[in-house]
Amino acid sequence: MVRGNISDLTLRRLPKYLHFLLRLQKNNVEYTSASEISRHLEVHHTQVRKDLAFTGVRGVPKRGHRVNDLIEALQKFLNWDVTLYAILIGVGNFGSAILNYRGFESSGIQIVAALDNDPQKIGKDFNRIKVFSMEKLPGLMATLNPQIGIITTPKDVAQKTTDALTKNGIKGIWNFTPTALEVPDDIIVENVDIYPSLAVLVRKINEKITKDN
Amino acid sequence: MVRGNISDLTLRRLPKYLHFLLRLQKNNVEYTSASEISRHLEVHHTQVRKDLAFTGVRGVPKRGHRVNDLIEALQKFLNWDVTLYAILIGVGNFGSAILNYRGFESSGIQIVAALDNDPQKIGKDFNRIKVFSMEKLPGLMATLNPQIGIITTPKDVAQKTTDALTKNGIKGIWNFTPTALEVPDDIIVENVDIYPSLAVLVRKINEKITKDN
DNA sequence: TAGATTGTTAATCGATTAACAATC
DNA sequence: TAGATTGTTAATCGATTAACAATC
Repeated sequence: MVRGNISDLTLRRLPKYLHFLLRLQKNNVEYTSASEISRHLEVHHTQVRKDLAFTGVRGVPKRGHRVNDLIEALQKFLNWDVTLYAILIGVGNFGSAILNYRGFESSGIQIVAALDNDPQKIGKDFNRIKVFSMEKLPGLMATLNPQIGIITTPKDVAQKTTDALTKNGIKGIWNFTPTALEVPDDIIVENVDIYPSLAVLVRKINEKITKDN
Repeated sequence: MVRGNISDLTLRRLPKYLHFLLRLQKNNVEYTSASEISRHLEVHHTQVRKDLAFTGVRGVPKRGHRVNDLIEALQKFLNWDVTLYAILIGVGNFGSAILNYRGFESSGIQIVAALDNDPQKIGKDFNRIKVFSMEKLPGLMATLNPQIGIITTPKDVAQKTTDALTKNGIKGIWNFTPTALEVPDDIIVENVDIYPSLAVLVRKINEKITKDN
């Protein structure tokens, strides 16, 4: 087991391993090795070993790792065996897609309420999650005590929404807008921004097209 | 202007600068500096300068950069002034959210068709983009000649979908599923996977909760 | 046993940050 | 002018990869 604190870069690779392992499990594969994971995910085999060492699992020389053991160790390390509660703000296209998506339950969070200020949406429910008026924010925070706020509002109200959440005791924010949020030091923010990825894709394709001609 | 090729890490920061600059432009701010961008986006000021240098813009000592000039330079560098065409496969929750989203037009791509094999969805249109049967894939590729395939299918058919796209001459794939796709060397893949971000968020919040108690 | 695989320490590589001269 | 800001070169830092002994 490696000492020292895990870096975000390492942490971000772990779900990829987990996903691959779940696929193996589904196909009833019992053992796998760092080299096999490496081959499929295009991560250097030494890196896979170092990353897996964080979870505390030990492999067996010549045999590798039991798929089930690795899955359990990863889920535990990622804290996906406990449940954090989340409220989602902004039931637009992306917001309702997330509400309808099942699959977070086994990934450490559960969405317990949604908020929007469109009267058409208030009172509806998505995947058993009810939509409340924005005014209910303080009350919902007090009664449900969610740790995570998921922001899927239009970008121009993302900061205002963040402020309301932090004022009411949120611990972390999952930001799906491209706005760079300003928060107090003790609030954890994770951004899911698709534009950086789009930028890389578009530039590489244009480069390729230019080269091909 | 810095020589050498731009790294993905640098490229990924550029849209963040652009987004911040567009906000300044909206507020009629005429000039800004690397230090101001640095302060708002939590990127080191030297890094902002290095990154911006890639676009070829020159600032004026003591004054900084014209917001409009920076925006133009970034858009041009990112190739967001030309349009690549994309087809989207999988009109589920996330797929239709993306089809309904306007905002890619000014980011280098335009979605020209969608595909799904649910008869309920075929023939519908989202935001003027028509949904076709999966069987139409080769025909659509031949007539529309899209460079990008956007994959928003269930994860277990993502690889199959990718194979169909590459066989029909796609240049790049924007993968919204958590599946690690296997593609020929000359195909560009960009993954938008929310699980790595979720992993970081969940672990940090759990760490914080443990520490607070 | 022989050899594949593990886990760790050392070397390399590249990205970030510090230092500083140039300039308006 | 003085000083804020630029742009670049050098130093640092951290992540990735190479090398290798241990082991089943």
